[in-house]
Order: sequence, then structure tokens, then C-alpha cells
Amino acid sequence: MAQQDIPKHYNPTEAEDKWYSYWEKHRYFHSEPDEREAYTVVIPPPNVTGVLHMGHILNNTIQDILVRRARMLGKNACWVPGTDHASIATEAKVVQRLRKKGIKKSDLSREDFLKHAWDWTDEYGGIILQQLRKLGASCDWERTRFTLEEELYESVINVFIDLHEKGKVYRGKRMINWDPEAKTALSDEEVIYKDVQSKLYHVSYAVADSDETVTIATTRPETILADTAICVHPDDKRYQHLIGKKAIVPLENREIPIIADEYVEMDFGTGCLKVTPAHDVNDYELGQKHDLAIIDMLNADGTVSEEVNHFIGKDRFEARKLMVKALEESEQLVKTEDIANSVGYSERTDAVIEPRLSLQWFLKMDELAKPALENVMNDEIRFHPAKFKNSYQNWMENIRDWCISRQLWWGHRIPAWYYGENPDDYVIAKTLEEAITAANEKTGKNWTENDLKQDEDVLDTWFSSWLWPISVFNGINEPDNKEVRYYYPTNDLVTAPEIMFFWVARMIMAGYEYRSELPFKNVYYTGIVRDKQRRKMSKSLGNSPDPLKMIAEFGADGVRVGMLFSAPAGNDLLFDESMVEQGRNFANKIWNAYRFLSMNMEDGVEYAPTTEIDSENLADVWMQTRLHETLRDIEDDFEKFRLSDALQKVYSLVWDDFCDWYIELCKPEERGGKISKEKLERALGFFEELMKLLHPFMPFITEEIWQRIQQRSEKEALVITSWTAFDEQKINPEQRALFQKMQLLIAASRNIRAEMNLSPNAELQVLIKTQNTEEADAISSQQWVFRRLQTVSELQISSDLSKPKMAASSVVQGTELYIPLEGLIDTEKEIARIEKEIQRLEGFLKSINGKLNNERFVANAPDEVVAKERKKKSDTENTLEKLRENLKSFK
RNA sequence: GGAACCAUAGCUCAGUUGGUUAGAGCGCUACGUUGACAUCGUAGAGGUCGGCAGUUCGAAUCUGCCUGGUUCCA
Repeated sequence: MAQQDIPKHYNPTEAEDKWYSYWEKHRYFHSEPDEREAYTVVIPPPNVTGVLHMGHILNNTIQDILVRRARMLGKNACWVPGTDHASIATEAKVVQRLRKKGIKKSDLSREDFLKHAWDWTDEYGGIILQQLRKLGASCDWERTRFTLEEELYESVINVFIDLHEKGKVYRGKRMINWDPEAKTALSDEEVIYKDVQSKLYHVSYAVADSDETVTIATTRPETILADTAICVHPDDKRYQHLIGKKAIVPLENREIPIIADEYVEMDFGTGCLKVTPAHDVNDYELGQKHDLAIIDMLNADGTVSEEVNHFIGKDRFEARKLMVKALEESEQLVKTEDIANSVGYSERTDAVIEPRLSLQWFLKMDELAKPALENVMNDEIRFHPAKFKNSYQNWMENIRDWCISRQLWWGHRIPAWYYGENPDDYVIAKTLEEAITAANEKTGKNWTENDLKQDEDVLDTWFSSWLWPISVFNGINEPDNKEVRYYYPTNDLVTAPEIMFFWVARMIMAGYEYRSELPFKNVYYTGIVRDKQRRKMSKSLGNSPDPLKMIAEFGADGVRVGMLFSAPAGNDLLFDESMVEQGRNFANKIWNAYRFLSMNMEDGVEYAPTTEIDSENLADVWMQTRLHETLRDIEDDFEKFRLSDALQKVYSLVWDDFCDWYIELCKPEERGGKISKEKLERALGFFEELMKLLHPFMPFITEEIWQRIQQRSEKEALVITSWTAFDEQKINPEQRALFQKMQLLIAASRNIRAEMNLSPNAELQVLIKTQNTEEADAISSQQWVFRRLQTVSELQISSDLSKPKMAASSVVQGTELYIPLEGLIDTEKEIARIEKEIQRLEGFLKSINGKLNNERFVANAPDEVVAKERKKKSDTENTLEKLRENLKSFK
């Protein structure tokens, strides 16, 4: 392509749209089972309500890198995308939208409401998946799944039925976490505890038939209305005489027993505990133990119920205020103190959670947890970073049953059918017909469809997500189908540590329960994206940049690179837009490297990029060495999921090695001259190799350049090109060392120019005194490297050189470099320069001597270490001697 | 209250089995633009590795304690 066609700056938008649709059109991301090894990733399904945020960018960038690399490695890569139905969040959105239209949820039938919910989903549900395409995500879109679609719905119902048959799903009245905002039960994991400043109210209760009072302390005085006992420690001398007596509940004037239990901490608060079994987990257990009455004083919406006699219909917080006022008036409020305590909030609605006694469906976890714990602890499933095994273990070992029912409509409706009012008057069945049959069998009666009522509730969203790696391949409904057998277990799961318990742990359980096998081999936990002040990025804080705007401004490749640069494995990352800028700059650097090479192409000439190097050319041998060293090193990084490190290495290979050295050395000697065709083809050959290496990280620009370098057929797109295999034979340590020495000599020369204020173009006489004739030969034979990068009038290379007078000098690895500067040299400066270097090396030598003079070091340290120190000593002494000689010539 | 993780340059982080007077990127300073790229190049400054003690011939690395921070669980 001719030079005028290539703009000076890379324009990502155009290339990104072009190549993404090209990839999609040719179905490169689509996977079908075949004879190749499968590489499977299932996306952590975002909520249908979701829009792309920085966490998604990070997470999906990582997945895409893994998937694209696997694809290039020749594996049958399959990345399954999809969304989950997010019952609470979606239902809230739909309710909100209906409210705007003046419709109340309570006015609608279940069917009508669900119609609205599906409308909403059809309208907004696909947004986030569209956005992922902008990022370059190479998902198999033909496999897009939704947790509420028919096949997945059926999977959930089948699993519920199965677990019920196994006795693992049960129905019971238990203390659960109630969200009065969403009016539903939540699982323990959906409660977020926050430390808040509260008041501790000390309230005195009269003791019946006496003048005495007892004082309790509580942060929730309104629950006094539902108290059914006072409890003290049996050994507490202060209260022993009261045990067995009655106390009188303030306002309500009910008599409640004063009981004794060792559960009470004598030195906490007053040592006297009010017991409200309906509204506190611990109190509930006390109640069970002592057979206490249960008064449920709260309605579903958090208002006071008619079970008590005061503040009926008032919100719980309003009731609290009124209660305090009333206690003040009756002079039963002894004192109020400030206290920091922990309060549970709903993960979804942020409402204060109320512990509530409620009839719900639960899943028994103990047996499910066993293989799930074992196989993570023994690294059958590997966590990256491994530190997360600790909290996983802790959770698994203290696991409690999972409350899986939700009082919502949007979700998988529980397949329980009731025919009577007793707790056991139900059957579990997939359809009404089956339910009738089952009910008839169970009861021996003849039920009709009007007699049976299906449970109104739906299942926790995670009760569908936990099947995701199986259900996306329909492996629940058809356990033996070809797809699930081919793709399952999946390979890597990339997710946030926040959902380790919600999701990861439960997927592992489901994996062992339903496939007798792990669901994935590796779990990579990404960090949390924070802003520069370490605050978590969130919508409410408004501190999160809009990812799509960022992609538009910096390019998807730039965003991906920037994200990864700030994301070392498993640590939180402080997102900084300057990192994205760096990513964009990198894309531009690549672009310009190509632009330069293309400028050297003649119109109408066919160029055939080659990886056959000129073995006589030091730059070629070195560049090939660097390429293969990098291939080797990043293989290891990928193995350890150190993607940030891998990218750094490729970045440095491209920018530092290829652009700063290799391309510079390709430039023709004479200004305005063109690079020879052969040289250009080798440079392009390397360039193609670099594009392959970079492709997983920066898919768009690499494909763009790949397609510019040569005309490619649809079978030759970079996205499906084979990864270059690491080849030990392509690494040449000797030539690498020689090139490195050249680099150091050039750097030394540049340094002298900089320190002496000499222009880079000043023609200088340079003398290189080598340590021996072999080195002189080696350097001489490749002296063009030096000449190309330093303007020299004369270059002498020999082991037998006499130092010129008034020359600036440098010693690199024992090789000396002289630049005679008669008339130009600033003697003072040069003396200072040499003295500084001497000082540095003397310090170095001192520390080496410190070791070598220590008998115990010589006696105890491994021979190699001692030998290494000796070598360092002689090298340093050698260099020092030369520096001192040089210094002498100025004095 | 229990537990885990972390503390290295101005900032964000590497530093893999203990053996270079500690590395990268960004930022900073100086110089540089008559065609690859100023979204750039060259050179440079900058750290008693949170503190104290210990193990060791040798500690950023291992152990203990202390301080500060983050996260998870209750």
C-alpha cells in the first residue's frame, strides 16, 4: 500500500467495526464439537439489567485473551456468552417502569406482569452483549444463552425435582433474611453487613409481683413489643433470685418468663437479655430450647403487624422512634448510649434486613459441600491466586443450608403443587397433569386441576446460575448429549472474588452432583476495579468512566492494554486513564512501525514476508532470539495466568527491541534511501510474528496490519492463524551477548554525547579497545550496527589500541570505548564522570570483598556462588584499573 | 470478635527455590523535530525494600512481635 494511504495516527474505530463484522461474518468464533481438543469458557452471565462497566471490561478482556490464544494454539475454542435473569433486579426495574405508567404490580396478574418483564428483557436484555462486541470479545454468539429460556428453565426445574427426591431440597419454617423492600427472602450471601453508628437503649422492665425491675439493652427497641422472655445467665448472682419469675413487657403489659441460659454473656450490656424469637436468629434458638411463645410483629413490608397492640401499620423505623418516645414517657428508658454495631443490608435493594421466621424452600448443603471443598483444596480445581482457597475453605466448612425460594414472579417457578392447608399437603411435579397424578397417588383421592395450586414463588437466580457450565450445553436435561460430553468440563473460569460463594462454590457443587466432575479446571479471580483514591468504582459514586466512551476515544485495543497494565493477577487495580492512554500510544507505535516499513515498499511489487533470517546479520539473529525467548517466557506466564506480565514482555519486545533497535538497524545507510526488498521481507516476517503474539491482547490493530501486510483469504485471517511454536534452536546466546554489548557500547557513546552536550549528528572518532582479538573480530564484523546508530567519522576496533589523549571514555563489560574530544571536551566534567563511576564500583567492590573476606561465606556458600563473587571481583578490579588509567590522563 | 492478604522509587506494581550496593511503566529533569511515530527519541535523577528483633556465611525474600492498610467471615 502506498504511503499516502496511511495516516500518521492510527484510527481504531474504523478498523474495529470492520474487523469485528468480518470475524462474525466468517463465524470464526463459532465452535462445533470435532476431533480437536476443546477449550471451553463460559462467561459469567451478566444481569439482563446490566450495562457494561469497568469490571466487565477487565473480566472479558482476560477471557478473550485466553480464548483467542487457545484458538491460535489450534484448540477448538468455545466461549459461551449469555445473561442471567436477575430476578430481584429485573423485577424492580419492571415494577419501576410500570409505576411510571401508573400501573401497580398488585393490579396485574402474574401472567400479565411476566409479559411486561419479557418486554423489558427483549428491549434491554441484549445491550450488554452488544457492548461486549465493541471490546472485541470473541464469544460464540450463536450459542448465546439466557437463564430463563426454555432449555435452561427446564434444567432448573429438573434439578429441583431431583434434589427434592434425594431429600436435599426441603420446605421448612426457619429464620431467614427478609428484604422488606423487595418483600422476599434472601440467602445468607445476599446480606451485606455494614458497620453503623447506632444507639443502645437501656430499658427497664417491671418484675411482676415485686418492686424490682430488670434492665435490658437493645438497639431495636420496637421489637420489645414481641418479646416473649427475659434471659439471664444461671450463674449470675445479680439475677438468680428472679429466675422463674415474670417480667412485664413495657407498653404491652404482657407477662413473660424470666429464664436462665448459659448463652447470655454476663459482662455484656446489663447481663440481661430480652428474647424476641420471631425477629432474631439467636433468640429464635433460645425460644426453641425453652419452648417460648413466638410473636411475629412485622408484616412483609416492614410495618408493624396486628400481632401486637401498638404502632400497628407504622414502618419499623417509625415504630422505633415512637417506642423510644413512649418509653421515655413511661420512664422506662434508663439511658441511651452510642454504639457501633453491624447491620445487615440487602445486596440488591440496600434495605435493612429483618430476620424473619418464614416458610421457605431450602437446599441442604453439607453433602454437596464435601467434594466441592476437597477438590479445591487438593488443587484438582485450581484457584488463581491460590490465596482464595483460604476463604473458600472457611466458607465451605461453615456452610449452612441455602434458602432458595424468593417471593417474586420473575424467575423459575417452584414446581410444588398444594392441595391442602397442612405443611405436607403438596407434591413436586413438572406439570399440572403430573402433579394431579402424584397427588392422587399420594392421597388416594381424586383431585382435579382446580384443587391444585402451584407455589407462587420462584427460585433464587443463583439456583439457575449454578448450573450454567452444564446447562448451556443442555447437560442437565440430556446428560449424555454430544455437546456436553465434548465441552464439559470447561477449562477456565474468570470471575470476581465477590461471587466466589454465590456462584463459583455452587457451580463446583453442581458439577460434582450432576456430572461427577469438576465444572472447570482453573478459576481466575480478577481484582476489583477501583479509582485512584482506591474507591470501588460504582454508579452511585459516579467515579466510573463510561467504557464505551473510552473505547471510542482510545480504541478497544488501547482500553484492553490499559486495563491489563493496571491489573496484576488477583490484586485490586487502581484504574487510571493514563494507562489507557499508554495503550492507545502503543497501538499508534505499532501502526507507525508498519507505516514506516510500508513507506519503503515499491508500488506494484509483491512482498513475501519471511521468517528465514540472514544468519550473517547480527540484528536478525538477535531479533529472532528475542522473539523465541519471549515465546518461551510468556508460555510460562500464561500457564500461571500472569497475563499482565505476558503483555509487558510482548510490549517490550515490540517497542524496545523491534522498534527501537531492529527497525532502526533496517534503515538504509543513505538518507532517503529505501530498504532492500530482502531486508524488508525479513522485517515484515518479524512483524507478522509480532502481530500473532499480540493478537490475543490487541485483536483489532493486529488483524488490520496482518491484512495490510499481505492479501489474505478468509482462511488466513489472523484470528485463526497458528501460534508460533517456541523453538530452542532459534535462540543464539552468543550472538545475543554480542548484540547486547553493541547496545551497551552505543549507549555509552550516547551517554558521552549527552554529558558533553554534543549533538547526535556530530561526527566523532570512536575507538573500541577490546579485551582480546576474538572480540575485536566479532565486533568488527558487525560494526555496521554501531555505525548505523552513531554518527562516526572513524571507527577503530582493536585489542591493541593506545588511548588517545583528551578522550572521553567508558568501560562496558571490560571493553573500552574512547572518543577523542580535543578542544571539545570539558575536562572537569569528564573527570567528574569517571570519578563518579569509580566511586560506584569501589562501593561495589567493597561489598564483594566483604563476602569473600568472610571465611564462613567461603566455607558455607555453594561453590558457584563463591565463584560468581570471585568473577565479579576480578571484573570490577579490571574495570577500575582502566578507569583510573583514564583518569590519570587528565591530571 | 475470628481469619486471610498486603506494606518495595513521587504514583501503580514486578522481584518465582534466600546469593546483582533492588527492576518496569507512569510521572519528573535536560537535550532533541528538514518524513515511521512529540500518541516520539536520547540521556538522567530518584529507594537505609513499614518498624524492631531473630534464624543464616548471607534476608526485600524465612520466623516472631509491633505499626498501618485491604478483604472475607460472624
